[in-house]
Amino acid sequence: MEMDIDDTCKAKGEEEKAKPIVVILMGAPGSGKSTFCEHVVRSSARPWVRVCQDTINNGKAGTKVQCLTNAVSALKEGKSVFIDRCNLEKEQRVDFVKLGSPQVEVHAVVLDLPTKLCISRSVKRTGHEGNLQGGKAAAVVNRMLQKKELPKLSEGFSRILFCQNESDIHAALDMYSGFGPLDTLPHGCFGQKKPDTKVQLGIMKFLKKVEAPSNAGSSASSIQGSAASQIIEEKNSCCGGKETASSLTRTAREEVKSCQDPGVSSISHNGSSSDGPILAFPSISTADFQFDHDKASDIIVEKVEESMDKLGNTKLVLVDLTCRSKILSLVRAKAAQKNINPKKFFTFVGDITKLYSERGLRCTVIANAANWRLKPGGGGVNAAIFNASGPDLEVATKEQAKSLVPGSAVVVPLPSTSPLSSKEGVTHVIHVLGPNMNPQRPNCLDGDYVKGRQILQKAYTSLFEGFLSIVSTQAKLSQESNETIKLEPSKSQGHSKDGPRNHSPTGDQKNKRDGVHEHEISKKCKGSQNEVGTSINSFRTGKVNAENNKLDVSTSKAWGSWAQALYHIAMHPERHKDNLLEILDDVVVLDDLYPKAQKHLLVLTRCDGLDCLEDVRKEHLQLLKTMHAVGLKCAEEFLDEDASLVFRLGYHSVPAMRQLHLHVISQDFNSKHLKNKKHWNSFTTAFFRDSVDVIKEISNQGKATLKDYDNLLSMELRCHRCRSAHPNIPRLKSHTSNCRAPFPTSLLQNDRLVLAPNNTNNP
DNA sequence: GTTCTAGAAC
DNA sequence: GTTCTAGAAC
Repeated sequence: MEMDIDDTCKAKGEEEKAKPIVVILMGAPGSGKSTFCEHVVRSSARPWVRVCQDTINNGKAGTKVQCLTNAVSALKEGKSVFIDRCNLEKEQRVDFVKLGSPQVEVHAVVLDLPTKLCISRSVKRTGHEGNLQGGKAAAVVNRMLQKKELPKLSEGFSRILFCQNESDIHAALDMYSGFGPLDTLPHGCFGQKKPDTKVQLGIMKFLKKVEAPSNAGSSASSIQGSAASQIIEEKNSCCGGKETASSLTRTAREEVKSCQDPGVSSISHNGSSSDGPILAFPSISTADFQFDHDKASDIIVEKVEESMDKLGNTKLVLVDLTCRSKILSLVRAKAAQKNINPKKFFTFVGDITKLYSERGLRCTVIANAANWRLKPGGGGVNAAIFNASGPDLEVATKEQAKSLVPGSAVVVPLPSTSPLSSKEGVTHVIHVLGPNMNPQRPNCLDGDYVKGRQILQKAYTSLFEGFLSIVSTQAKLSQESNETIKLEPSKSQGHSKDGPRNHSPTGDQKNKRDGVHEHEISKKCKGSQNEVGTSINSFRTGKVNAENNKLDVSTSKAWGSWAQALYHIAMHPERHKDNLLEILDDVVVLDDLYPKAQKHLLVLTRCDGLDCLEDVRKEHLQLLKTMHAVGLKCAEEFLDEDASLVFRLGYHSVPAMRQLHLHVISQDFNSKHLKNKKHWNSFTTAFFRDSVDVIKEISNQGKATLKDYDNLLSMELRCHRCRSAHPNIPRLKSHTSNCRAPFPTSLLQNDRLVLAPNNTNNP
């Protein structure tokens, strides 16, 4: 197949004539225009002429007309032209833009470096062609830059590349140096970090201009929207598709050229499928989670095939960073075997966070191979996506869910303030958690591929359903909005019942709930007569049903491997006999491994499936009473030894360790293991639920109230006795070691505190 | 849950 | 410069 590409490229290349281009450089004196041209002219395979107004008159400064004349004659000879003058104002460049024609594209390369840098370079340089150097340069540069007007595509450029730092310039140099005579580059604005001008999306225009391959046997020359796809048209070219500072080495770019996916579809030229939303997704679990690539590729293809009928005008794209990617080639081969429509599903090489800006592929939805905590960090795709999104994604994610169980996905609408939204056009990120085969990571399946396969299948199902629900919700919003305008009813299109948010494959109820919300959103949008854009935007803030999803997810909390220790003890107490104080029928008692006070025990239930307070129901009432009784007995034994101690028995609202456990803890908090705010607040705020209260609640309401644990744990540090505030843990501890104030009255009621009979605190 | 550590606070 | 916190990694 790969041979096909090269053959096709060659054939196409031989047929085509080289097209000269005009590159209008823009930049203040000292921005490096001349250096840029000289470098490219020296190292490019394409014939170039540099038209420099400073030297055009036999080495002396000439006129604009001379520049234009020289440029025209160079173009006639088939040479490409650099216009090397400042061109900072629109007026100054308009005549040069007119050099363009259907045969001659006009590019802009903007060397938009900091003013200070340009000034200092101009002042320091010697031997400048135009003699703009030394003291006078500073004033000139400053004045020129005040009039700067950044170029827009509407002036007539087919592409504009902004360079705002040295690394941008290097990338641009690389690109134009390797830009062979037969190559073309995608149209549009690239590399602008502080958009003064609106980025114009020239990509669709570009895509539609690409001719369908004359060789019906291969679609290699029509790879969708990829700069690389165009560049492979010439076999010997080594130009990459990178637009800005690149992490891709030249070797990598050559690989893009040589192994780009033949199964990749082009945007349809009849227009039928060219405008649908695209989901870009990484291969789930095959990187850090070490899932077998062959098995994973089977699942991807199987799940994609299942989704085919539902895709409508949307597309799925499997993305990986390198074309050496084993998973991409496996999936390509298997998708081809199964005759999966390459217009609906294809593989793509690129950075999933820069698909539009660097590869010209606009994907409104991207999937993230998330961790169970839904936190940034780690490596790979997760780190890249969170980095590229700025803090917005983290905040938006928190609104949707706190964690994920393997096999599920959560849809997060991306705020438009996120760079990933503004630069790449991404409207949603779908976090997906796949199965883990890496013993170094949580929830390792220890090679159990029966489970692993099921989980990965669920993960892709959740992902694709999530994507389709976004699409159908947006379609619905748009449709309803139109209805409002037209004031005419229309029939339901029968879209997915699934809501747009959380897509646990087992969550039928969730889906129903989300469906309701979807309806509500639509109603809102009718009522307020919003425009489509506004409606989608309010939907994108994701606040509408965030609450539902928090509930959904917290019920299925995933536990890290480190959080399983108590569970293992409870399931096999006999294996841990040496560390246990007592083994009873329903509970075991043990010392907390890191006691946060002089005396700190745990009473642990042996009941499987009872992980935390949230799981406790009425049927566990007797168990709770047993746990309390056992804890109380232990506390009383301690009090016999030391009557000055005071105990409290209770549960953490949300424990860090799995398996319901009752803390029996003395109230001195005199321990080297009590180190941080979280430790302190987990025992001294409402986060700590007194056993007596829990028993009452279960008995009366059937479940325990869970306090707003995140806020409670980050509250200021206050003495648990006198409630005075302290700036840090050491100061707090030195206070509490001496504080003898009576305990707050709330604690003295209802037997929340366990004291020796003769303790003066005893009411 | 702890450990480690970058960087904030002092 | 030292102390302390908070977040990531495990």
